[in-house]
This record gives sequence, structure tokens and C-alpha cells, in this order.
Amino acid sequence: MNIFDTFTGALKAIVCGLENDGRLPKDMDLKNVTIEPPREATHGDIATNIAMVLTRQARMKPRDIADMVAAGLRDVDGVERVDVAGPGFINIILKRQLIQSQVAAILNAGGNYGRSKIGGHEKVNVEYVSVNPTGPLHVGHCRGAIFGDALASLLDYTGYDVTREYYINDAGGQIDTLARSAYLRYREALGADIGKIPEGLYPGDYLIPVGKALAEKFGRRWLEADESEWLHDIRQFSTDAMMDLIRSDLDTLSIRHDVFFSELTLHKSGKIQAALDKLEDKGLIYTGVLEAPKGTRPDDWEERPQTLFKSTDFGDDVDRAVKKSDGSWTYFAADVAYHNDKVERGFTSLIDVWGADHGGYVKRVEAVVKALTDNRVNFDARLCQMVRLLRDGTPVKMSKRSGAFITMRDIVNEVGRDVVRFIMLTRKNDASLDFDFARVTEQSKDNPVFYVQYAHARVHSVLRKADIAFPGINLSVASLADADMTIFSDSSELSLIRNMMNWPRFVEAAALAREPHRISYYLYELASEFHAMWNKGNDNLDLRFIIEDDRAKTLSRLALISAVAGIIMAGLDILGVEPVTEM
RNA sequence: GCGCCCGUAGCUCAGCUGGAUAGAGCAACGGACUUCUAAUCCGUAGGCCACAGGUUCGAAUCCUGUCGGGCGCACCA
Repeated sequence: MNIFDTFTGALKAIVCGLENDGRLPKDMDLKNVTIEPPREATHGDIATNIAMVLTRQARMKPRDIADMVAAGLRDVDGVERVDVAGPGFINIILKRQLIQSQVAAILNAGGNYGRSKIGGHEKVNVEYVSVNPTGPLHVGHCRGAIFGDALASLLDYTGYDVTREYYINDAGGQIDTLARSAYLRYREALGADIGKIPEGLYPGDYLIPVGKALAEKFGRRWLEADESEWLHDIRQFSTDAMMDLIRSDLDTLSIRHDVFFSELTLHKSGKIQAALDKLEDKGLIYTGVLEAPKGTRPDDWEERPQTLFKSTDFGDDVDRAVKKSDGSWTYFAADVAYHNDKVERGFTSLIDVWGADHGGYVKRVEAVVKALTDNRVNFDARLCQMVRLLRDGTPVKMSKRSGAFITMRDIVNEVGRDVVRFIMLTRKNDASLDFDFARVTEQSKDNPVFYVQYAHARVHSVLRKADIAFPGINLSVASLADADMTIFSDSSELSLIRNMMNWPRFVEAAALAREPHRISYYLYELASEFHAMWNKGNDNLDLRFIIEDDRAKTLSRLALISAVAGIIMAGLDILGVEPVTEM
């Protein structure tokens, strides 16, 4: 299927043969061998560094190894020529026919071209968003939400068994604050004058409907009641209301989690104690006194004995407290139980997507997963850097105190879901990102969303035109895949095909690196190649997609660009962006 | 003070986990519209990959140190 896989196999067989003939020592390690298109197209279609990698192992000169391997490669099907160059690179030039035939292969594979099995059905848990249920999602949450979602799709596309999960922090003190804020709105709904929202409570308008709903459901029974009477019920009620709000916010971005996991259930079920018992059994829990942090020393610092987890045994900087001074569990203790629960549900790879401000939290969770699983389960925290909102080049100021922050919904309403999703995936997750309202809605090549969408739309525009130029022309996959591919000879055509041959490699690399932004970059490049070829048709009529008096050639060209559209569609699908057919 | 992330063209950033002569876009300059939507394309110019060592056939990429920027640093979540 994938040409690079084919040659990986061929190379292994050749090395094996040389080992058996005694021309190479036994058991060569091919781990660092690469098989990839050379950066310089003039060097050929596929290059491998195998000779240099084996030099030391085999105690032979790279050129000598290269010559032996090259001889073997010349017998592989579809190989036109094999050169040895530079320090010992082996460059493979493929028969043009093999390259041309890839178009049919891509079309026949449909949306599965590029789909990979490297995941091997490994159970991966991707946890993302996990915002405290105390209000609507704002911009800061946006990036992590989209990144996590696209990463999950990418892993799914590459053969992992993915669960998308949201951890609801519904057990902490901020939920009491939420309940008190909602209670205020409840009294307001019943006509009480609540005045200004006191410092420390949530001032946002989004709690007004919650207050109304409370009034509707419970009437006036809590109007003058003591907090102890209503706190429990209102906590529950407003948490549910906030989660509904958040779910609906996420829905505007087409983000849907498989599992919403409540922190509260960990407290109620005794799972925290159970998880800590597990650590206790390993001798990793003890009572001790931590040193004061260097640098900014808290004013109210005091030395006191605490229940600690020995995370320093697993690479953390200091041991971490699992109990507060009042004897209740820390947030971290619940997180120990939560990650333990994921492990017990059978996941062998845990990915948590957090904001960069949680960077200091990574090592302790890493430590706990190692400790709980004896290093058998992999934990990977992916941190998303800040997004800077710009309007006309100047940063948008936001103040949480006044409640004047821009919500995720605001942004989606203003620029659209597809734009938000794509732009958030145009940067590496650990680099900060500028989101400029003016630029992201611009209809020009400066705007990658538009540029890629436009390429896809252009293909469909041509297909529509073709249907007019050749009434009844059969544009089904089968018909297109059956077209004559041998007409592709122009550099723009061959380069486009070579680019498409790279798609499966990019997908796999992106999945292994857990970097969905690479998909965006690939799509931009593919779109660029396509636009270039389109324009070449302006100067050279013979390079147009629709050739008025040549139905067969037209069909071939349509096959080529349909393959392009198919890959764009698959790529956009991973990113969660809708491919448009008309603009 | 410690930990994590970052430093690549004037600007914003890629760089396929160590490969051959470091790439895009914007901005600048010069070209292509009786068109399959020029919403695009082609060309020119622009670099001590922060700095200094190290590892090896080979380093923007890995290691160490320095400088500069961001984030975080008992019981919060």
C-alpha cells in the first residue's frame, strides 16, 4: 500500500540475504535506518541512510555497504535506477509508471488512504478540557479543547483505541463558591435586592438563568434558610447546569467526549483511599515535613508534618502532600485516584492536555503513574501555550474580575467553527499563538484555513464544470481510478503525486509525535502544489484539468485532482474542519 | 534559588525525532487576469539556526554550560 513500507520490507530482506551470505555480520540493528524522500528532489524519489547506519556495526566503509545494498535494490519491482551518493546515501529513482499508478491506489483507498495501524489498538485515554464547572468556556480553554480533540482523532486514524475524556472538578471549594453565587441569583430571581456581587463570588450573568431555574424548582423555601440547608442541593444543581452549559459550548466546536468523569465520585466511593493504599503498600506514603519553597516564600508559611507521597523516587523535585491540614484529601490525592482509575480501566497510555500554567504539575502525575503501574503505563502531559487575541494587531484586554472576558462561544460566533479549529492547530502546542480576528477571516493565502478550503472547493468546481463539458461523464471512484494515468509527465503533476505519496508518512509521524499541527502544514503544502498546477494551466492549455476535445485526458486529470481533494478531506476530518465544495 | 517550555530571514513560524546546498507565509521588489473562480500563481532578494563547548561519518535537531524570554514553585483547583 504505502510505498515507503514496501521499501522498508525490501531493505530488510536484502540485509537478511547479505547476512546469510556472510557479506554482512549477523543481526544488524536497523532501528536508525530511515527511508524517506530526500529533501532535494533531484536526488531521487526515495533515499536511505542504511549504509551510514551500518558502518560502525559492520565495521565496513559506508560506500561498500551502499554498493551491496544498492545492487539488491535494483531488483525490486518498480525501481528505475539506484545511485550511491555523498557519504553513502542510497538514492532510489522509481519508474514513472509506479508513481503514476499511485493515483489509482489513492482513489481506491478512498478515505482510508493514510490510515495507519501503528497504534495496534492500544487503549489510549486522552483527557482534555476538564475545566472547572463554574462558568462558560473562555478563549483560554479553546486551544486545549481543540488540540485534544484533534489529537484524539489523529490517534484514532492511526489505529489506537481512543477514549475522549473530561474530568469534572466538582469536589473542590470553588463549587461551594459556585453554589453561593447561584444562591444569590436565586434570591434575585425571587425579587430580593442582592446589590453588588460580593468579592470572591462569580459575578457572571450566566448564573442568572440558573437562579431562575432554582426559583422555579424550589420556590421560596430557601429564601431565608441557613446555608447548611441548601448548599448541598444547590451545589449539585448548579454543577449540573454548568456542565450543561460547557457541553453546549463544546458542541459549538463539535467536541464531544466519550466519558465525563466526576471527581466527586472518587471521594464518595472510597477510591481515593484505595489508590493511596496501593501506594502505601509500596512503601511510598509517609509523614514528613517539607522545606519552604525558595524564591517567593508564602507569608503564612509554617513548618508542619504532612502525609506525603514519595514522588522524588520517580523523578519529581519534592515529595507531594496528599492530605490537607484539616485531614481532607488534596486535589492531588483525587488525581492519584483518577489516574489509578484510568489504569484500572485498562488504558496503557494516558494523555492529559493542560494549559502551560499547569506545567509544574506534570512531574508529580508522571511519578504517580509510574509508581502505580511499575512504569508499565505511559503518561504524557501535553501543554498548550497561551493564545493571544488580537484585534487589528493590538492585543484584546481581558479582565476576569469584571467578568469581561471573551468566551469561546463569542469567538465561534464571530469567525466560525472551522476557522477557530484550524487556526488553533496551525502552531505547535508548546509555542504561543496569536489569534488575530482580522487575519483569520481574511480571504487570502495569508489565511491557511481559507487557502486549504479554497483548494478543495476548486477541485469540486472543476468537477461541476466537467459534468457540463462532458455530459454524463462518469466521475465515480471506480471510473476515475480506471483512467489512464500514464499521461502524467509534467513536473507539477509528478510533484503533486509525490507529495500525496508522503501523506501516510506525515500522518504516522504526526501521531507518533502527538502533534496534530503537522497535518495542517501538510495540507497547506498540498494545497499550494495544487494551486500552482492550476495556474500552470493558465499559460499552458494542455495542462488544464478539462481539455475540451479530449475526454480521456480530462478523466485522467480529474482523477488526479480528486485524489488531492480526497486527502484534503481526510486531513480536515482529522482536524475537525468541514471541507467545503463551494465558496 | 529550583523545575518545565521557548530562542531559526526585518515580522509570524515550519523543519518529517541525527542526514546531502536550512524552508514557507507576510512585508519589499519584478512579472502573469478575453480564466477550469487572479480569492491564485511565477520570479528576485533576505540566515553565524541566541552564544560557547561536547558526542560522530554528519548537529538547527542529542548532551553540558552561558545569555535572553514565557510559565510554575507547601494545605488552592
